[in-house]
Amino acid sequence: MNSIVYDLNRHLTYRLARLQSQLSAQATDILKQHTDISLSEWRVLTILTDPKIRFQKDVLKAMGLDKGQVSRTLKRLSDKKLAILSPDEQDQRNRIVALTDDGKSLVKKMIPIMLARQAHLQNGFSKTELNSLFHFIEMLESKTGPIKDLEST
Amino acid sequence: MNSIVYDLNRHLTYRLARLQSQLSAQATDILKQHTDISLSEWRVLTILTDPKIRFQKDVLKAMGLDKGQVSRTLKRLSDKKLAILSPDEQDQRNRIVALTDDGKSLVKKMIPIMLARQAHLQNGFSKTELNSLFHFIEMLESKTGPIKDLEST
DNA sequence: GGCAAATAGTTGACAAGTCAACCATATTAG
DNA sequence: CTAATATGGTTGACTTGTCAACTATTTGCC
Repeated sequence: MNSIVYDLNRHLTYRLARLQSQLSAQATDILKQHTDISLSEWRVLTILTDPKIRFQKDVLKAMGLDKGQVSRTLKRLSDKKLAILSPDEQDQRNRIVALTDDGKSLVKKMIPIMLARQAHLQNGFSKTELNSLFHFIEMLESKTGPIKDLEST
Repeated sequence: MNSIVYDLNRHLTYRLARLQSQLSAQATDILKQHTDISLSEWRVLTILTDPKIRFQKDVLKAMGLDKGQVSRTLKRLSDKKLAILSPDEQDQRNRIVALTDDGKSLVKKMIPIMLARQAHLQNGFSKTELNSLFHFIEMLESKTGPIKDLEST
C-alpha cells in the first residue's frame, strides 16, 4: 500500500530542468572554446545588438533577469571592454549601455557559431514541429505565476 | 549594414532557459508555502520513493546531478530527519539511503499538491500534444553533447 | 515649492550549481 | 600477493543565481 512512487521521468518540469541544465552546459562549453565570456554575458551581449535597447533597464525588461545580475554582468562586460556604460543626461537614474567595437566584433564572430548550434539542435524538427514547440513554451510560460486552489480535491 | 541583430525570442535555448527559471521559481514557492525544503531536496525525496534506489550512487545516476550536490543534499535531508544514510556492509564504499517515516509522510503530503501543479501546467494540452512535447524534449536531450564542425560554413 | 511615491541601479548576504582534488574501499591484472 | 586502477563519496574553492536593503534621482500631487 505504500505505493507512493512518483515518476519523475514523466514529470514535465523535471524533464525541462534536466534538459535546460544540459543545454546551458553545452552553450557554456562552446563559448569557452572560442572566448572567455560566460553564458549570461553572452546573452546580454546579444541583447545589446538590438537598437531598441538603450538603457540598462531595457536589458532588464528584455531578459527578465534579476536586477543585480544585470548590474554585475554589465559591469563585467564593461571591465572586459565589450560594453560601455555612460550616464544619461536627461535622466540621471538611467545608464546608457552600448557595445564597444570589441563587443561588436566578438558578437559578429560568435553569432554564426551560436546559430550553427541552434541549427544543430533544431535539426530533425519540421517547421510545424518547431512552431508547436514554441507554442508549448509560450503556453507553459503563461502558467508560471502563483497558483491558487492547488489542494482542492 | 551593422545588422547584427540576434533575435533572442526566437532562440530556442534562451526560451527554454527562461521558461525553466520561471517554473523552478514557481515550484520553490509552492514548496515554501507547505514545507521548508528546497526544490532539489524535494526532487531527491521523490527519487527515494523508488524502491530501485538503494544507494547514493543510484540517486546520482537517476538524477544526473553533480556528485557533490547529491552528497550535500542528502546530508541536509538527513539533518532534517527526512532521510537516513547507513553504511553498506557488503561494500563499504556505498551508502544506503532511505526515507525516514517523516520523509515518507512529507512526500505523501506533498505529492497531491505537486501533482495538482503538474495538472495545472498541462491543462490545455491534449494527450497528443503532451506526447509530442515529451518527444521534443527527448530529441533535444539527445543533442546536448559536444558538437563538432560547428564553424564549417 | 516641497513631500510622498515611483523608478533605476548598486550592494551584501546567502543559496544553489559546478569543478576538481582528495580519501577510502574494491577490483583487477601481473 | 600486491600494485595499479576504478568506484563511491566528501570537501573546498569558485561561479552563478536570488533576495532584500539601500542610495539617488525623478515624477506627481497638494
